[in-house]
Formats: sequence, C-alpha cells, structure tokens
Amino acid sequence: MSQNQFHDHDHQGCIASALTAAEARCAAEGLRLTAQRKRVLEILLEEHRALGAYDILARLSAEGQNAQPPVAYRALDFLVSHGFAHRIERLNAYIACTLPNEGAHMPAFMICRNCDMVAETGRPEAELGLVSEAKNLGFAVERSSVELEGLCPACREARP
Amino acid sequence: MSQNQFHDHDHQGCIASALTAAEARCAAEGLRLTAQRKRVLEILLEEHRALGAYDILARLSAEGQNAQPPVAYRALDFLVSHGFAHRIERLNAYIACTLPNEGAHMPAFMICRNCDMVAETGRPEAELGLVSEAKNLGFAVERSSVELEGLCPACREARP
DNA sequence: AGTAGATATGTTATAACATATCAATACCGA
DNA sequence: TCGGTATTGATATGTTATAACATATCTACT
Repeated sequence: MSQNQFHDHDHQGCIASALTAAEARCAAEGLRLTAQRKRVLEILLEEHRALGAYDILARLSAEGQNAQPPVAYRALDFLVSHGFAHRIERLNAYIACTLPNEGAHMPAFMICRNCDMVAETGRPEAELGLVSEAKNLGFAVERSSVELEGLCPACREARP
Repeated sequence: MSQNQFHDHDHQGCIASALTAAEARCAAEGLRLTAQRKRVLEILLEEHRALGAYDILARLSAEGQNAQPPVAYRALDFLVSHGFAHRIERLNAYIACTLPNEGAHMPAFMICRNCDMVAETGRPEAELGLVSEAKNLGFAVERSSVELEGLCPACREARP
C-alpha cells in the first residue's frame, strides 16, 4: 500500500471518487442509492473517523431534517450490507469503505486510541491463515471482523 | 489444538481448572479475586457462550442479590483487564478465557451465528502478519480484536 | 488497636446505541 | 394504470454502558 489515510492525501478527490464508484456500482447492480443513503455516505466520507448513528442524525438534523434513529440505521444498513461502509464493532460506529474497488472483502481496521482515526487495510495472507485455521477446526467462516487498536503515526510522534 | 469447545469435553473439569488457574494467578500477582468477581467468572465459565452484562445481572438477581448494572460491569472490567475473560465486540458480550495458561495473548474468536457458541483460538502466524503489516504503516498495535462469524461444526451438519 | 490511603461495593440516574411496529408514500415492471 | 415491493415517516421501546456520589472494606504503617 503506497498511500493510506494516515498520510496527506487529496481528500476531496477521495470523497468524489468514492461517491462516483458507489453510484456506478448501484447503477450496475440495480441498487437504489437514494438521496438519504447518498447523503449519509457523503457524511461518512467527510472524515476518516468512524461516526456513530447519532452523530449522523445530528448532522442530518442540522441540515433541517428532523431525522429519527431509524433514518440513520436504515441508510447505514444499506451502505454496510452492500459494502459501501463498514461497521466498527469496537466503537459501535460506522465508516465509509476506502477500498471500494476491491469488491467484497474482509477488511482490517486500525483504530487510533488517541485521535480516533480509523484506517482500513486489506489483509493479504493474514486473512488466509485465520480462515484456514478455522476451517481445520470445522468452522465455516462467513464474515470477519478484525480491529487493531493502538497509536497512529501522528500520535506516536506527538506523544512518544 | 487437539481439543476445543466444539467437541465434547469435561466441562466441570474445565470450569474447575480455570477457576483454580485464576485464583493462583491472582494470588501470585496480588490481584483480589473477590467474591463478586469470582462469582461472575463462575457464571461465565458455565457456558461456552458469550453472556451480556444484563444476563449476568439476571443470574445474580436470581441468587437474591439486587445487582445493578455497575456491579456486572465492574466485575467484567476486572476480569477482562486481567485476561480472565474477553469481550466479544460483535455481540456486546463477555466470555471466560479458555486459554488462561497462555498469559497475555491476542485471541481470535469463532462465533456461530446459529447456536451462539463462541470458541477461542490462538493465532499462530496470522497475528504476526497483521501486526507487522500495521507496523509497516507506522501504526503501533496495542490491542486487537479478531472475530470470525460463521457456522460451527454441529450447526453445519444440522443444516447443511 | 488506631488511622490514613487505596480499593471495592452500593445506589440512583442517565447516556448511548439499536430495533419493533405500523402507516404513508414513492418507484417500477406487467 | 394497476398492483406489488421498496422506501420513508413517526412513535415507542428495548438494550448496553457509564457518570456520579456515598459507603464499606482492606492494607500498611505507627
């Protein structure tokens, strides 16, 4: 990986390309990226942090919409179930997928305990090791959640 | 691993040895395995499933204690922070450690979506892969949560 | 034994996260 | 345009977790 969320990047472009990719895939697969779903995805894309459902509701309300919990959870369910976003179990929060071109994948997340930044990474061989180990025990893996907590590069330098 | 929770085993012995191990380690390290903490650990040990804090409260209440939420959370915090139990993020629930002799470890869990059984396993090389990959990105891993969801052997056979 | 400091427990209230339910509306293919 | 399906609106409620403060218990030291 030559670039990731830990480093400076073209965030506007990063947002735009993720949105475009989502629109394209929805069109291709007959999914309906409705205004609400799109807006929630945009909100998630605005930061490389995980947002709680109620954070999203607060933003929607600030825009004049009187949004109740189901509004956020429905949009998030759609985004998560189609891979446009991921749920971070450790934080009970949600983040836009930053690898939308990889199709269905088993992501791993690095969560900074200091600044709350979340970075997504693929899992080349590690994934295979885990899944095959489970298989040896007779367990059929269908989904996985891999979350690493620690200090991101910036926070490591700030408080060494 | 020659034996694990997926298979028949001496569960009474499994409980007893885990309790003994916990008592021994607390004695050795000057930790206080108080009556409440011990009772919560026993409750967790009774099953190879994850129990929510409120499940534990219900059991304590059934025993006559009028237990309020902090009672369960404090005991669980103690058990988790010293490695006698683990938190299953995906389920917002807790399970006794089944590898108490391995000291501090980065466990992986297999969660059956059908029967809710949870099995813990070590992570030979997979763990190393993940941690070193994070390191390459400048991220210092301190804790990890690896949870695999799928079907356990028994449930695979029952509904093939 | 007496006391100070630390650790653990009791208790109330509330924050934070998530879903059930049902009615109303929008979309879309036949 | 009819009728089914998907989506949204709205209210209520369920579930998980912590804040805050008072009290009790343990430990070490005098």
